[in-house]
Amino acid sequence: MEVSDIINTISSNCVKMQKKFFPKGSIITTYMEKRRQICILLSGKADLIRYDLNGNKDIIDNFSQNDIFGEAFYPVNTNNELFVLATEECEAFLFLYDDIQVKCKTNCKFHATLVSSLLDLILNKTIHQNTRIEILSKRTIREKLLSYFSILSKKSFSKNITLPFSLTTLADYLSVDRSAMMREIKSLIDEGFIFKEGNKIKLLY
Amino acid sequence: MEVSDIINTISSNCVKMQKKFFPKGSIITTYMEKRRQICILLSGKADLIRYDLNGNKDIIDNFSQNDIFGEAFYPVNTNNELFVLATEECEAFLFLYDDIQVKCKTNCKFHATLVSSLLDLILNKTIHQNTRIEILSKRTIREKLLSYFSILSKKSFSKNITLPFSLTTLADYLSVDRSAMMREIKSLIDEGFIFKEGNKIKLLY
DNA sequence: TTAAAATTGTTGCAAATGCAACAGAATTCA
DNA sequence: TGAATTCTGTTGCATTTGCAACAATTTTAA
Repeated sequence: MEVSDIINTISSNCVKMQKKFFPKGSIITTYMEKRRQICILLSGKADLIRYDLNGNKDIIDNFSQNDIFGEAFYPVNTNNELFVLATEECEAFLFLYDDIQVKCKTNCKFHATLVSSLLDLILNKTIHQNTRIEILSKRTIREKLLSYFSILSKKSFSKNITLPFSLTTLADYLSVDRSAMMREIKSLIDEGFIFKEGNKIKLLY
Repeated sequence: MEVSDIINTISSNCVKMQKKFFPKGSIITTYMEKRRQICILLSGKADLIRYDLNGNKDIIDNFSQNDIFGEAFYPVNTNNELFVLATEECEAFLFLYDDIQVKCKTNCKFHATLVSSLLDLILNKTIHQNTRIEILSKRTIREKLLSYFSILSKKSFSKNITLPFSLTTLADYLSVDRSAMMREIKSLIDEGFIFKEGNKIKLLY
């Protein structure tokens, strides 16, 4: 059973859930207003954004299908102006964590299935987070790039990989300066470690 | 109900679980051997360790009470020599993710409670991971230190914080060179941002 | 209690990185 | 289609960082 089916079924019974559409450019949720909320993205893409003190836009995370997010996943006392912006048209489920933790009186099968599905989704989330942490833990841009490429390569069982996002976004993901990253990519090419054409990269090692 | 109670109760019924003691220095689990495993640390402390190609010991993560870990949380195809070492005497629950995902035939209440508890524990885990990612995303050592201090400060509702681990371990956690971090701490002191005495730090801003 | 091990603190130096600034290519959107 | 916006690619320069190496202090374990 798909996540969306489960949630469609349970919605009316015991947990307050909303399935909503969000046009491109609209705000799906804000972490300071919606406490303890969980969102599941059913389709589309979205970014988790913060504006820092200087008004710079920081993209902290980005979400696609079946990703799960919300204030419930953030450290208590989120007093940051965090919000999730739909970068494409999105469809999402929104509900409160506390609502699903409460034991339902009718002991409905779907409630249990929902919790179990959530466990599955969150497990996926922590796997992605572990990957991200592993990459960010690398000390140099070169190491970050190579471990990122290596992960993409393992996922696709191939030395030929396609970057899933722009180089600008990649620099954000690796949390390094874009121009410094470009310089490092150039070095990797010059030294014969990789071959690059557009957003396609071939690992030569 | 405590996690340990739940698991004690469920153990005999429908999910194969082991509660084990581990003396200091022993290995709790290895990710390459025990696939799809989940461990819950009931007491003690442990480190997630990898030996890199040069034989250097990398501490990737560290766990304490109620932390949850195991190969199930790692990217598929973990071909890394990852293992969890008890740095103190530990008590832990070990089981397979697949076992708890299977619907139990007796539809036992405890099975449902277990899944719900796991959800809770994992939620906590992702919150910690988000914190870590946020810190690692900072570009400079200074920013990493300050955001780490700020998080500790918020947690304890005080400008006076106590580092929960050694400076050497802190450098690992922030993923920076220890000597460079010491230098930066010294600058922060000299510039009047912080006051430091042993592992106690007072934020002066 | 003493030796061994780990942690803290410090420094010079080379290398890596971020920053700023710019031009050209590609993409988006009205 | 044409203008505006975003993305890619590049470079010089100042700053930050990692690395190596060492001494002093503290902690651990025999």
